[in-house]
Amino acid sequence: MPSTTDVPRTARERARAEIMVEILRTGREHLARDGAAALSLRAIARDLGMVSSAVYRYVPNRDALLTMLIIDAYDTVGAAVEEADHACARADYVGRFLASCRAVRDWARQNPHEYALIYGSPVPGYAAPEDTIGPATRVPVVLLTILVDLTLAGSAPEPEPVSSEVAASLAPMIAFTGGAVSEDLLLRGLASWGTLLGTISLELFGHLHNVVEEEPAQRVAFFDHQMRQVALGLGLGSS
Amino acid sequence: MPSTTDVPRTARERARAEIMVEILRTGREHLARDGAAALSLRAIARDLGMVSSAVYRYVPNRDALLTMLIIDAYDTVGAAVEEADHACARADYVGRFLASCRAVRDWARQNPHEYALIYGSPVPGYAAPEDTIGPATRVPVVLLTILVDLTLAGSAPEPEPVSSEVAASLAPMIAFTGGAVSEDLLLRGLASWGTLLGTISLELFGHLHNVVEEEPAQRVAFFDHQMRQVALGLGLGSS
DNA sequence: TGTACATCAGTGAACGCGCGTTCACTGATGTAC
DNA sequence: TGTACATCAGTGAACGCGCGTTCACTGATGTAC
Repeated sequence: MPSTTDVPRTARERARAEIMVEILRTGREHLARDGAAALSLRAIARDLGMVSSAVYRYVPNRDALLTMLIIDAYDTVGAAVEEADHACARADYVGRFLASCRAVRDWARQNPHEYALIYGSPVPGYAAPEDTIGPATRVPVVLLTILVDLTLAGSAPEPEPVSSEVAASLAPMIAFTGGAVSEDLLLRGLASWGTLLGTISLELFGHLHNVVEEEPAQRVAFFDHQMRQVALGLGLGSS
Repeated sequence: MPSTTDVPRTARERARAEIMVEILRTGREHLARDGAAALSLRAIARDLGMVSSAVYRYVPNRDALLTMLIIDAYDTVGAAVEEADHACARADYVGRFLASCRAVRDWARQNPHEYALIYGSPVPGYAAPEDTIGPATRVPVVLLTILVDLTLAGSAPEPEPVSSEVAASLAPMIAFTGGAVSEDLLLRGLASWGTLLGTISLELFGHLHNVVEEEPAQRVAFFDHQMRQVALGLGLGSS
């Protein structure tokens, strides 16, 4: 009777799975060191002590590896944010929002090239396939869920009216939320999402030089203040 | 008596200036078509019908060309935003802010690679020299000036108190403004700056797919709404 | 349990590409007398 | 105004690099009888 562990059965399959993991790990290292543009299958093969053509037994081509790394990056931030959110009391909307924002920023500072890969300039000549969509939504879904919970609890502020033209532009998002959140709050949520990524990008891409002190603790204080203001502006709580 | 036009004197100098302009123009074209990573002196030489080594008579190396293009990009948005701002009545703070935001977005949509070059992921292995700082500040200075004007006119909302820790983190910026704007308003201004760039980046880098309708007019309506909300949140005006 | 065949990971050589940068040179343009 | 020399834009060849990808091959692992 064969082993009951279903995933890696034969020695070959086990070896294959392990090397696949190593290729991804090495790819991630190169990404972190040199950025997406410098990612090369040959360099990875070299690091792994294989001949360059051997990598093609595992990865069909360079773009496919990039896709895997993009998915990996989305999944890593996604998991970090989900964890941060789940560590808070459900009704502590401000706390959940702040914890989520901090999780994104912490991950971004620890993995600047991964952040740049998914939230920075698109890699020229690369078109993201469908598979990236799911992982890409994990972070926004956490933030959106806070708004849904707030609304379901009856704690959402009275929505401001929104012109029909602007409301119409939100059609894809409303199809997704099924009307659980007011248009006004969705718009504010999107603005917050922009402010979060904008603020992190400004910091990470060097646009806060000579604007906000470089010292990490001061950067944290600044970021926290900004995100708390956003949370209050969203009506997630007071003070 | 020689010509009174001082800039290009001899035939050599005139030719040199013209070719310099052509190199920059071609560089800009390549940037727009293929992005910064693909920018190559050889390709530019080819387009200009010169041999690749000839470009080195005009540009010391690839990085120097990139610097020139970065400065050019900053100057182009900067000029567009300054013009948009100047077309508004000085006391129409909301109008000035909205016109500036729209100018950034319009420029970004027309020059996505240039936008990515200056506000997206840093080019790996490239360190921006001092010369880029001045041009880089043109857009933020326009926005900041709106806040200064608002304050000088006595129309700024009563500033909320800011913790001393957060206030301290703003030291470099306060050194720049000389206290003309309250710390609270500076912080809100920075958040707006983040929201502006974040919202544009989300749109340009594809993160509004399946979120906001793709149709240009709806994207404009969405963007305008978001920026108007930001303007009102800044206390630039009402309704 | 042992043998015959099928699968497939990894090799090594090769193709063809483009890049940045250097260097000795030529010939036209500019300048000083 | 004319000549002698200096400047400098552009040439063409070369160096050395790294890349993605293909292909025929070998030898080990897995499978069916």
